[in-house]
Amino acid sequence: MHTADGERPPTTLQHVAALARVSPKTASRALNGERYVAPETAARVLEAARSVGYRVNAVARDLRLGAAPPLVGFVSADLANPFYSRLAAGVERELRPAGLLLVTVSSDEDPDAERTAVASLLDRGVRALVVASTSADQEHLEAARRPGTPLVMVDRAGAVPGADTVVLDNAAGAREVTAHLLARDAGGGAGGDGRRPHLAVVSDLRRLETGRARMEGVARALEEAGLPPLAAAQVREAHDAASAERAVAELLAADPHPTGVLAMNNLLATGAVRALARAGALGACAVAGFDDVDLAGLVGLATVSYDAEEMGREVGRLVLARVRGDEGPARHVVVPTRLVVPPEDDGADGGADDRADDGAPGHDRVTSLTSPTPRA
Amino acid sequence: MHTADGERPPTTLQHVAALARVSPKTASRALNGERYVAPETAARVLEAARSVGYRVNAVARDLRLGAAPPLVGFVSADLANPFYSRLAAGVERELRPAGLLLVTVSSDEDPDAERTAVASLLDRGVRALVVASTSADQEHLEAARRPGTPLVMVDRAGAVPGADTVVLDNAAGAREVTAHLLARDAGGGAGGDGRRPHLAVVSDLRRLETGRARMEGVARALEEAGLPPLAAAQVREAHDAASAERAVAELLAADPHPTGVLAMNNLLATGAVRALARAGALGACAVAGFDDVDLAGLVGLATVSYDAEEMGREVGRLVLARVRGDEGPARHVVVPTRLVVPPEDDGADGGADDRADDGAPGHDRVTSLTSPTPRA
DNA sequence: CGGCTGCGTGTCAACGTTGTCAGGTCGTGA
DNA sequence: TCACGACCTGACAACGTTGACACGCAGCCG
Repeated sequence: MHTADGERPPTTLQHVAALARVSPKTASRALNGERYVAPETAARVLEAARSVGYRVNAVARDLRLGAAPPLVGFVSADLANPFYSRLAAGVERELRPAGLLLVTVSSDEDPDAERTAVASLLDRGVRALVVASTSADQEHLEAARRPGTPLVMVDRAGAVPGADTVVLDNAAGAREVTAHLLARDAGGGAGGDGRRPHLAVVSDLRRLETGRARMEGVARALEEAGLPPLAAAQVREAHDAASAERAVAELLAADPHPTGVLAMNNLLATGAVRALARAGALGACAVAGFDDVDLAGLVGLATVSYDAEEMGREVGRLVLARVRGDEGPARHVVVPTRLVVPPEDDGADGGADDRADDGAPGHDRVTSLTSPTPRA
Repeated sequence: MHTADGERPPTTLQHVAALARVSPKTASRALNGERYVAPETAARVLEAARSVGYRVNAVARDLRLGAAPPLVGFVSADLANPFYSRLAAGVERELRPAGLLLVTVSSDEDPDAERTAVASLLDRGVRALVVASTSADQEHLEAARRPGTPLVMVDRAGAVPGADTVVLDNAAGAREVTAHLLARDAGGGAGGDGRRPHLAVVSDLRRLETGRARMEGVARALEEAGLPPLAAAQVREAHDAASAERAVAELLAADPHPTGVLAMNNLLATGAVRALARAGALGACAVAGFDDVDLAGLVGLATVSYDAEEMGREVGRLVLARVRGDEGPARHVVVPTRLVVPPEDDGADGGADDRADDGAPGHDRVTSLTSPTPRA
């Protein structure tokens, strides 16, 4: 026999008021610290509230006041991906001081789930919506622009008319890292012996927009180096470390041995490094990747790095401005990337430090953001 | 001149009803697909709703129905920390199919922020609360147990009476990895030359409960190996990769050279490896850490690994059960750890695979959970 | 033909809260 | 004494929605 604890109905202002022998309105006044409540009455109300463990129903209050709940929706493909979670952490850090709560939903790369999530968040009256879209449909346009809910597209800009966007400078990063790999081969670097540079690329399956931009950056670097564009045999697609490892193993066996391997994201880079290590080619073949990877510097992995958390903060600031009534034209922020070259491998780049493998969230990374903000 | 877009008041059921020339109730019926609505009327209502972009106010509906909003709060120290974000991702994955939304708040290790966050979530009527506590106070007890809101403490159990807990088996993991380091030294491993094993430990500053459990595991392993307990000079505290690197550099310079370095979390492990690499002792001195680290296997880092996302799913399942009315006694789940030894370094352990450095979220990791669930 | 059932619709109230307004009781200055 | 202000309190309505209930109209059966 347990203590009949079952369904305790939440205590309301009514209960507190009855207990304190005042009207609900007076109880409300006392609890909100308004003026014109007799000290003794206030004390009685507060004591009554304490004794029954009263908590205001913020939802009902918001409804009465016509205020939207202090929620901001964040929809990403997968929160377990460090990129998205750092992004979310950055957003949340900016929002929290303003009393806004971040509601995170993962779509698991499923456009339908994304649509459902967006609809659900919108129905709950979120103040703003941040979407790292899996499928840049028009659904978000029709759904989100309608009620005047600010929409910020992050990582993938999509094509929603009124939406703000915050994206990485993928093309520039890819171009830079590609140029680095090429220069390293051509020059007298650790593995470069004057052979004609020959790249192998492992690209991502999904995130089409970012992937495309990165491949364009690669193409541009090749063109600028006077080299022919990538042949189909030089590129493999993969979606995780294991498949990347297999892909790179195959690429390494190709006839003109690759002199450099470029992996287009952190998972793929890990797989690529493993494949190289297994083939005993870690020193002989240059390797570079996107995103931060733990211990990258120690295994000679160059990375196109960036501050995902700062990117999230930028998103958060944008959201705050919109929530506070900024009705200006859509803003489009491009976050720069930074090439981080391992210490013993600075053939082309000079001032890169060795902090690419810092496992910390990266609070202190200095990343100047290109923010075309008209005023303030 | 822009299109007078300013403060659009949200369209309500009233507007739709007026437009369709029916009562709000009939509009409600049509939109909810109830029976007993004339097809022609329903069509008129739907068309009206579409034309003004009507979205139901889910908050008002919940209030009317007396239902708590489908929100679950998740309070952690820092979502940018991969551990917490994977945890959150796991929780969210279990919750989403049930239509529950996860509200994530970071406390930034600040007990006050944590208290504020918990209060705020409670006021919003979250269905359940998941807390990776920074300060295991009694606040949560008084605040959260009161309204019958289920509370799940994760990572740090704390001391809240009715709360469910999900924690790692820190002591066992630490004991296992310590035994591994000791055996490696004593045996004929790569770096072991029969010297008396001498450990250096970098421990975490905060997360007292987990840290203490881990240190206890270390102590037990030493005792079982017939070795003296750790001396003060063998232990340093650090809180990030950089400070860990400095700490390990100092430890390495000590008189009886350490034969093994043990770092108590992922950040510290990264710093430790860097320090060893810088000292050229990567091969000579065994190194081990907690948590998953990218590319750990390639640099000879053994890790006490576990599946944070699966841990989160366990939390999610617990939350679901509670939300669905499970009033049983508090459950306490202990998640096992797994020692992952790099390929070339399996002196003591046999069947460990080499996937410790898999950057993927770890969907496919098989981790049997010790779940003392009475029924189902 | 009276009663009954199935259908389609509307009125009313309520979820928990707070703004508005209307009292009421003092004390004070004219 | 009266009016006026400051203080304290309560009744009422409303936020947007939907359950409960009632009404009206067919058609059907006895």
